[in-house]
Amino acid sequence: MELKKNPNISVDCVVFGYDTTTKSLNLLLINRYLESASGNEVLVDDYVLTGYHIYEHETLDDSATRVLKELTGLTNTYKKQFKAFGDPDRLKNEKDITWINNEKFNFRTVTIAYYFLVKTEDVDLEKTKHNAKWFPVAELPTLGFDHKQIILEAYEDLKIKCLAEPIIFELLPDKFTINDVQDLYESILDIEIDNRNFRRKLINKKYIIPLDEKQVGVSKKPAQLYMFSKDVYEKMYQKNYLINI
Amino acid sequence: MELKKNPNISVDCVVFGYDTTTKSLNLLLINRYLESASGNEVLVDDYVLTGYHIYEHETLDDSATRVLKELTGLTNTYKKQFKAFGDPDRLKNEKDITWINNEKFNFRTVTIAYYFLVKTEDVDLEKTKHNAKWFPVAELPTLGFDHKQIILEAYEDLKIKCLAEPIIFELLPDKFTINDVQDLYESILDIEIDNRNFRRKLINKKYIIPLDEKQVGVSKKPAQLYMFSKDVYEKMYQKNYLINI
DNA sequence: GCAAAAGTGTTCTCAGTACACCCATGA
DNA sequence: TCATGGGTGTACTGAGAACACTTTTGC
Repeated sequence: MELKKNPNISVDCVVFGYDTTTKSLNLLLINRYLESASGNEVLVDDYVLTGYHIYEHETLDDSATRVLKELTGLTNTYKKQFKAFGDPDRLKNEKDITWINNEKFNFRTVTIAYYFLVKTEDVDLEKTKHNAKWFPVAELPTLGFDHKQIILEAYEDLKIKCLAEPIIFELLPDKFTINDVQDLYESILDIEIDNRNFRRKLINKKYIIPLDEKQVGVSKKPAQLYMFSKDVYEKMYQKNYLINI
Repeated sequence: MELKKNPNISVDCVVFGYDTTTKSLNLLLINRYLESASGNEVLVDDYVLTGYHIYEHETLDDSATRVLKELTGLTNTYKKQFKAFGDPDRLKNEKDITWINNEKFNFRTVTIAYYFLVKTEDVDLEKTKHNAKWFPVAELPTLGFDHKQIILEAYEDLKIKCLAEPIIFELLPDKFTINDVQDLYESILDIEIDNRNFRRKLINKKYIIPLDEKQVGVSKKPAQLYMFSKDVYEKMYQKNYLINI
């Protein structure tokens, strides 16, 4: 198989995860670190999205899937191509130039940006290369290239999307409590939700299925666990033409 | 100004227009026509979206704007980048290959697809090159490349978008009737809407402003004309966090 | 006066919203 | 027994949906 990479086109992956313990929506970022030849000066030390050039034989989706797999080992995750970024000056900050000269990339690179929703528990940071770390979306480190903008646009898209499609469950463990879902919506949207109304609304959905299980190992009343059934959701889904302008 | 074009990256423009007379949502397509060297055989005769390679110094948005302007002369239109298409085989039908060999394009081209909403009345087809024509979205001609797929995805995006944002007015003349708006929604969404409910709903919006004018030159009761105020809309707009899954 | 489309009101139903207390459990 | 978070019910309000006839105009 030929692995000729296209110097002008890349994919970048915004990887969202959710930590149910800290109730924090996080992003998986990798460290961009470069020392001077002498080794006594740090030229670049910041964070970027994981990404890479596409190969000539690959579809864009396959490229993104490959890049995510190389970082996390995961393959069956929610993935959305949300925007292409192609400003001719998008990689031209001082540190970017230093970095690119070292890596021998091309300055004019259009990147097709994807975001992924993963279950934090599925990612083993010990196994990831590039010193990858989770950062709360509200407390991002210094970011290289135009990745701050890419992240913000991914986040905006996610906010809109999670209101209209049940993608939120991609970020939760298979078994979750109603309050987990509420906490996650509150984290993503940065809003407060009335627990009684939210609970009633969610429990009434046929695709939110109560399990014969409760939380274990909590030092309080253990909560009822639920699962999300994609099958049921898709069977009962019907288009809604409500004009809301 | 350097005009070096990037052989791997293009933009394609899905141009939507609406004909209030025939109540038809249309697409502006250009003819792709090629005869054999001898001139006695038509090698390619079908339709495609307008599009072109990006120039090295250009942003993606600027490329799309340029391409639209070259076809229609229009510059201030609603524009949305909605998806990148990059399947390695996307330009490899028999006719595409004939065409590309003639035009000396690159087979592996990733295209950044945009859609535009224009007022049909603003486009003078006599002035357009490439034999451009309007086609109802429901009756598209044979399309080259992967442009059928691009169009379908643009249309899907438009359907969703027009429910949530007042972009529909980009397709209507500055002065329109309530029934024009209803007809347009019905065309785009392929649904029927109750006129009384729709009318009440729309008239109650503060940004739908009744004019001191009625239709002229119609052989029936002339309808009240309205305009859309983007200013008022933006002032009163507030985010709605209704979770609708 | 007639054809054609514009314009108008009421009732019902359902979902969203606001709001405060008791309950079950583990420590 | 107490601290902690889980879980529950009711009344109000507003928007969507269903539904059929009268009015205005140009010809």
